[in-house]
Amino acid sequence: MARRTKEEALATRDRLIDAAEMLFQSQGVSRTSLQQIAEQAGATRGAVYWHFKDKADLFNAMMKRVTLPMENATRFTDDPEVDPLAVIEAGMMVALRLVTTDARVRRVFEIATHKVEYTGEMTSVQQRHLEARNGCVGDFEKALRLAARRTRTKLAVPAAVAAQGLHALMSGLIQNWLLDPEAFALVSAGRRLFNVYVSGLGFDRSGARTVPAALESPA
Amino acid sequence: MARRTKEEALATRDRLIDAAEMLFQSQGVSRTSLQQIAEQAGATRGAVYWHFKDKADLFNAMMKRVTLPMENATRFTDDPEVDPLAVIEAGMMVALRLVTTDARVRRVFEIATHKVEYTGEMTSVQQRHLEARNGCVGDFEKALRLAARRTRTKLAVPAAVAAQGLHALMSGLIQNWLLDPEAFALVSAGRRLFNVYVSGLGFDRSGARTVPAALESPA
DNA sequence: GATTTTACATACATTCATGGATGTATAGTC
DNA sequence: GACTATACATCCATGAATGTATGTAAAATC
Repeated sequence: MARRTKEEALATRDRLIDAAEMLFQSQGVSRTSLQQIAEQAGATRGAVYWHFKDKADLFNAMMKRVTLPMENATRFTDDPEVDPLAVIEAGMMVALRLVTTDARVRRVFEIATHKVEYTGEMTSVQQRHLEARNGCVGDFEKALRLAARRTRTKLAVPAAVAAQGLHALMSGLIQNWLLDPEAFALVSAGRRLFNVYVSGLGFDRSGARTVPAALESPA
Repeated sequence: MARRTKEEALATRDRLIDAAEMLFQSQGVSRTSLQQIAEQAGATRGAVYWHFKDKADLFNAMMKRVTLPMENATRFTDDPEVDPLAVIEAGMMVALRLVTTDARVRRVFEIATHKVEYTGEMTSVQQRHLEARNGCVGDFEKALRLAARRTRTKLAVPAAVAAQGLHALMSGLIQNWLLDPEAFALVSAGRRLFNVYVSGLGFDRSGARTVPAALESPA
């Protein structure tokens, strides 16, 4: 077989991940063989083993391809100029919109939640997910505390609990939506429920922008 | 091999499900063989194939053993005497407490959320889960509507959306807690966040009982 | 332009899970 | 007490996935 140029090699690597995504989604991770992935990508298992150590390594590469940009887009910045709640809300809306809009993001989310077993070599993935979650919850907690101090409102529950609840609400929404995307509009429901939750915490959200659902972009 | 009496047969059936639970939790469903399950239960694959059609059938039996009692305990009753929100809250607390208390429930929940791939024969399980969720969300919606009418409060968001949010909040809490049970106390956080959410919807929760966390039973 | 490294393809050995067939002793049934 | 269905255990054939080892031709490197 003719040796490929570096760009070509990167292209086949991407094709392999693409193929894995498709097959993982439709058959589950454990039931798709590296053989199938290679075939779907127009290659052989040799290519797979060249680019990746094993199936878990390939899975990790697939995850990173979507989670890295995702996490960057939702980083919390401690800017004294802006409303911390607005920052949190904006980050969430970005995430929700990405899930509904970007087919790849949706696919990988679905795989990560319903098409893989977190055991053995995959526990490291779960570990990274947990760390990402903790970072997220930590950001929430900081933002809530900051917002409470600035607006002189007393939180209805401890900030740590409130942060856990906010994360539970949003991750639960995403998961439920993935289970049945027809059941409700993720982005608009997410925005409205964020406001419901935050006002339940004690914040005055009368100043928050409320866009009629009909005027928002779909989903 | 000596034929067993009917009670003995049911006992081995239970032992097989017990063994499956343990192995599914530690190794994941796809990576545990029926051989391993049989060994762990002190039997052979013959026993497994006698009691169950295949691994998916065994999995279903395992699920039913905990979900059936669970769903019965959290049914919504449309009693004109009592506060519908209190009924919903009570059902949730039962569920949360079961998850933290009953090792079997916790194990099966963990398996169902992180140790199985919903594909092929397992899609039926996911289907039943979705139906259960829809029933639950429907109950929430009815309860919220009823409570709103009785207390003459206007919901901050449509009842359907509010119901989705409530379910997302609670299922998200359970999932996050399973991921890291040390992170927070599930039951007390659940109760407090329920009140936060419901008051965010517009209900006046000043009358709701608020128990100091220190006085509650652990977790 | 000779050499080395890369980017795969191919071939092979091994492991293991599944399903079905068959055996068998005993609990129920009459 | 004969008969039958039950509750398994054992055996066997098959297939499939994995990892490794090796082959190879062209791209990189000098």
